[in-house]
Amino acid sequence: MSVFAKSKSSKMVKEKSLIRKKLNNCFSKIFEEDLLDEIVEVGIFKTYPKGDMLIDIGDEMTHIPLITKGLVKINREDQHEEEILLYFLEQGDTCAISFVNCIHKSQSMFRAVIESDTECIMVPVNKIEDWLINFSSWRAFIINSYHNRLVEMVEVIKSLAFLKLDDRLYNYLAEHVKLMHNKKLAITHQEIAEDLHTSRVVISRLLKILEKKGKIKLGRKRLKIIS
DNA sequence: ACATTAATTGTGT
DNA sequence: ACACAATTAATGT
Repeated sequence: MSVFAKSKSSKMVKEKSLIRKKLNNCFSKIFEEDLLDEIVEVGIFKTYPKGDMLIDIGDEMTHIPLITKGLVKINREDQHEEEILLYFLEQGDTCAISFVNCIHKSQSMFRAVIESDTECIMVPVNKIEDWLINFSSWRAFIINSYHNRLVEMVEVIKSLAFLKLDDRLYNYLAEHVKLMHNKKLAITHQEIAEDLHTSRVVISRLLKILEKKGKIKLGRKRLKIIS
């Protein structure tokens, strides 16, 4: 081991052991040992600050992210350049839809924006298919991921089709509390309005009503959910 | 510390 | 939906 270890730069070794650590944290229960080794071998560790665009519509995919920390918002643009919120990715997730894009070498249909500071391990596309064939845990992970995304999108459709805006707003807030693991949200009325496809004024009014009912507490650029 | 400006939120029509 | 008022945060002097 000593001969090979010395031939690598210490920076490289550090990066690999960092990836190993992050993997053990989030994915060790999911992947078998051999696969973990391969991910450490080819993976690149990356961090992104809030607001960064990870993938834009039309981008060609070169890597798949395995999220180890943070929150990524996935949305799709409609004909009138308005965005529709589809779902969020968090720790232990991956961008499932991007697999199809990778395998078909096609462009992304979706946009991925960093919602809160995010860490991930980037895996090059060319490995994806190999692993599908060679590792059952990888196959299960991908299929599971697809399933979860589908379930989440059905929820979005249900809420769009059947719920009034005030209920959608409350669901949105509850969802955020869960994802952020925090009852205090740092978000503006404008941002909520964009995610829910309405105007800021409407959101302000509904939030005010929720506050009067004692369900939330309003502040500038932040709000606290009480129940 | 104060004034100026920009951003965010509140409300009436 | 629009216009505008009020409030708060950010920045410069």
